[in-house]
Amino acid sequence: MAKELKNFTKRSDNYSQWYNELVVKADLAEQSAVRGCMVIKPYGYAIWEKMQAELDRMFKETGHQNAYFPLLIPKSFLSREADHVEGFAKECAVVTHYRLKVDPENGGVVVDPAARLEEEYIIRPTSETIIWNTYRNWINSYRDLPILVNQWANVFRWEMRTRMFLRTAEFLWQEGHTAHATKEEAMEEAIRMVNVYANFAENFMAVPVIKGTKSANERFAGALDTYTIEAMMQDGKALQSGTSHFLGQNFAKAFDVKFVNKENKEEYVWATSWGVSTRLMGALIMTHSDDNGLVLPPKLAPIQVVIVPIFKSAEDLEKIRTTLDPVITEMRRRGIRVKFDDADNKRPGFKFADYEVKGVPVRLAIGARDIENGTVEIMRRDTLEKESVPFVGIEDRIEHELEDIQTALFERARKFRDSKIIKVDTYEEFKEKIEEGGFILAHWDGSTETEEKIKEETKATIRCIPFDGDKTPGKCMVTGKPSAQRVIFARSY
RNA sequence: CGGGGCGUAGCGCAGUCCGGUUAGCGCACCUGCUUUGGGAGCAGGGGGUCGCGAGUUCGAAUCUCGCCACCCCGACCA
Repeated sequence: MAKELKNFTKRSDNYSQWYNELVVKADLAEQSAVRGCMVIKPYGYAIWEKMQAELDRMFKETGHQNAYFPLLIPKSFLSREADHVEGFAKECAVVTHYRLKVDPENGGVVVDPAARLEEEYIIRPTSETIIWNTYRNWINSYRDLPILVNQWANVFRWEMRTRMFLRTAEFLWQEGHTAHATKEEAMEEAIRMVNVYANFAENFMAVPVIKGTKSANERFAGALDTYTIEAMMQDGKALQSGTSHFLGQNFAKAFDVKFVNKENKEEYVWATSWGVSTRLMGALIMTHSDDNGLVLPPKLAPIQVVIVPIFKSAEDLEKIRTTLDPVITEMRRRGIRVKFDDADNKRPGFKFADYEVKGVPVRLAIGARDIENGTVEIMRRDTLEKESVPFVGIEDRIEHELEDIQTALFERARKFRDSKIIKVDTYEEFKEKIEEGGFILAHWDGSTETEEKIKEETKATIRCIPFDGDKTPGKCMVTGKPSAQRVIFARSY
């Protein structure tokens, strides 16, 4: 009985429940008392910090700099761009007062009605408006361009229903906002950044993604084009994992941001914005984890190797420590993040299970028996395979295993995803196959009406029009009208 | 905002239909001893305005009325 409580709900039994339990048991995050918000715990945040560090490095390598803009945005800013306000107005938290006072009747604290703001502020759901209002002052000449700025920040959207990491009211993200002199340059930037995201997802998170363009219906509010990376979770549903938008001159016009070109003519600036959020944590968890808990790719694991000593006395522990010290030093010299867990208030069995739940890629166990034989037990989290190996040269073995796990995780996820991508030519077949989950490649006539009809009838949306892939034209599965290429349909988070 | 559910210890729950000992169990926590190669065992211990308010009653976690909160399913979404 007690043992059952410690196990997870199986992935296959209830995917949502499995996910929620996993997030809590792996010590990543917990639900907060604040509606729709979560607390990211130190272990979860450590993973996010690794992701941040790599992304930040990639942004710098592509010429970007960090800056910071205010949390509060004057309400009127939002309405400057028509599509933008329509997209976000329904989920904005609004600041209306600037003072509280003691309630003379109940002794509590109430909002002071005398402190009502002349113009309300909204808590940023995204920062395009405040940033473009600022860029107006930064830009006069073509010599001021491009502006390549990124912001690490929190944003707030009053979502109806939330799920930890996947959709929380408040979330952490980065938002890049760039300004360019030409349309071509801005379009290149938007494409460049979706490629950066895909590179990060695949090479660091080991999450395979499909790059593509969003349909008009799924486009960011205020963008002319939205590029996306779409990942597939283990239940076959799609997760939009990062987006990059070509904003055209929409925000420049809304905030009157003009520059004088080489020919001394005034022109509106061209813009992009792009972002990834703590939702990537959700993608990471849902892509690799199993019924034993989290599985982390070595490149993002806060602890890459955990060493569990098995000892009966303080002398035993000292013997183990002395044996291991040079090995630990050598591993750290090679940049491997290793933890030697010598806590004596937890038993080895508990530690084994605990580090598995937390997804530590490699575990070493070493006891008196090993010291005698000159061996150590090594276990890989991804396969759960244990092996007793010679102690000498263990550093090389671990380095090799870490690299192997990183690629193995990606390959496993890619094979799974590819096995669930199918081509469908009739709407009847589509309705049937969509129930099985996965991505469906089908022809679509390009109209919003058809897309809406499919969404209503099947809950599936167009995830993207893939960049790479079969460009053979065909006929729309619903209307029979001509279609330029197959697009990806799926149910999504 | 519509439909359904739930509220009892830090967490998970039983007890409520049919009112009646000192409100109980598991996990967690504290103390001690034994343990330590896959989530330890035994013994002892601490912890509760039974969501809030009113009513019925000799007596309410339990019945009645009102309120509040949270969760799930829809509409919304990175």
